[in-house]
Amino acid sequence: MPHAQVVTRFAPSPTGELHLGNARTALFSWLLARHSRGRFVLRIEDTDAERSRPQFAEQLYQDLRWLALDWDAGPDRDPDGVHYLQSARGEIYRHYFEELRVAGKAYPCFCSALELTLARKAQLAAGRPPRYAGTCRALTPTEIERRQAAGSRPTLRFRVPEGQTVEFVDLVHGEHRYVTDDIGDFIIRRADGSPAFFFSNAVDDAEMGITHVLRGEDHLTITPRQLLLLDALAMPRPTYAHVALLTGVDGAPLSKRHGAASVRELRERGYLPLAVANHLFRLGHSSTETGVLTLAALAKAFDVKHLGRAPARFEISQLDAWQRQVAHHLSPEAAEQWLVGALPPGLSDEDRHRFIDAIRLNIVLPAEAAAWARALYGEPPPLNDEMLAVVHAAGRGFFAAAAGSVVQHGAELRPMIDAIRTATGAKGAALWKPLRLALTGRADGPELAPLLNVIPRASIEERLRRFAG
RNA sequence: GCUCCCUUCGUCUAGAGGCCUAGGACAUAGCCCUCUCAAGGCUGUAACACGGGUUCGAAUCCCGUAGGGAGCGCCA
Repeated sequence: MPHAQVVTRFAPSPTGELHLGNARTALFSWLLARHSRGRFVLRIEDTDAERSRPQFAEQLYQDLRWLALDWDAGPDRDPDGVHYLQSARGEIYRHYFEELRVAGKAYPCFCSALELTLARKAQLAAGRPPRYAGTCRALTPTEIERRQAAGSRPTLRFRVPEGQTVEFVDLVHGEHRYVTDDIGDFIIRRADGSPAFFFSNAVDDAEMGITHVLRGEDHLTITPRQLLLLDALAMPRPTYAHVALLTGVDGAPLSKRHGAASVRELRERGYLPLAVANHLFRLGHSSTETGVLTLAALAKAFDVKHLGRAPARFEISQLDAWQRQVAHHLSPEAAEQWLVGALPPGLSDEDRHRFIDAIRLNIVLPAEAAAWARALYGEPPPLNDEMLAVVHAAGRGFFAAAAGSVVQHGAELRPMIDAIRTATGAKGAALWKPLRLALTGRADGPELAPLLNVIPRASIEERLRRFAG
């Protein structure tokens, strides 16, 4: 008998931007599916009408496509006629609500949100776990009817069985056992009729044939609830792998205040998707593979067994290391596409190529290319006192000779060096440093020869002559 | 408060009782190359949270302590 196909999913809610932590979960799920030649499903959990926005879903698609994580089924492609937007799956949920209600495994609860909040506070204050007290657990049919007739809109609560244990094996954390007495009856349908997360999330995983659920560790302790629900409905349990959370440099869970925490932000700053994928691949996941790997190679190397249990820290400097490698191996065409937005308008094709060739190995992000463009194409760059000291020490004859060489031989480095040597006898750092400073305003940077092909001829002369007179 | 999870170099991690005087990658330092920087090559610095136990032997097993995190929502 052939092995059942692996089916994984990414199930974000469209209530904000795709976060790096979620992006990593999506990547891992995608890698697992591709590693096993299985299916990857995208499901949008938009049951919270208040906070869900279609534009967030659109941006989610965009971010995933940018990362090159393609899905075999999702809201925009439903090969089986299945709805992958939870807001379109009401019929399915109604069916299972009814099944639970008829079986007595769920019951209507008329407690108001206010009452519940108060009860929770009181329990917490008394040093007890904030669990549902079971107020509506044993309402008689007559009572239920009476309240409904009075216009009360009940929620539906799942009746958690007493005195049982729930066991499951997590692919990352191993065996787990929880006692049901620690779990209060929880809401599976809101008063407005919409399904609550515990319910729709678990039911959909089962309905969609998801075999492996990779999700954040924050879901670990709610897993028993979902298992209870699936068991009550006699639905299949997926295998869970709870991935440790991503934190910022301060060790706190990654959030907006850490900066560059969203995929959009990284994209806009010019990070390359392959660099992001390679870095994410190594956060909380180990591999013997080193160096930049293609997505296909990442999929091949991915192994759930190599997911770590401890939270991982997101450090931008580590991302930068991957970015540097990926960026430096870009083809000339890809490099141009990467940097085009950072270049000044109106450059000829030839100028653009020369510029990119000259600086690309010296930069990590497009913003640095923009800085180089300003330095090379703009006004002669100002020098600070330290730089001026070096330039003045070289002497006026130094720059007169250099400028003269430009007039005679054009923007060629060799003759310029020879002319300076002949005129001043300068060599080594005393030769190169003043020249570089005068021409670029910086002490570091690419080879001078290619830079001379980038800076406009008249500007070269101007940059040199200002120290010759 | 209760339940659960986590803790190895700066960072990501390898490590499932002897192979560990703890390995790798990135970062970092030095050297080589070199007009600078980058790239490349070589070399180095650097970690088992703490305390008890079990054992001939513990990073690895057990107990506790400390620190961090999650959950207990008509949010997902």
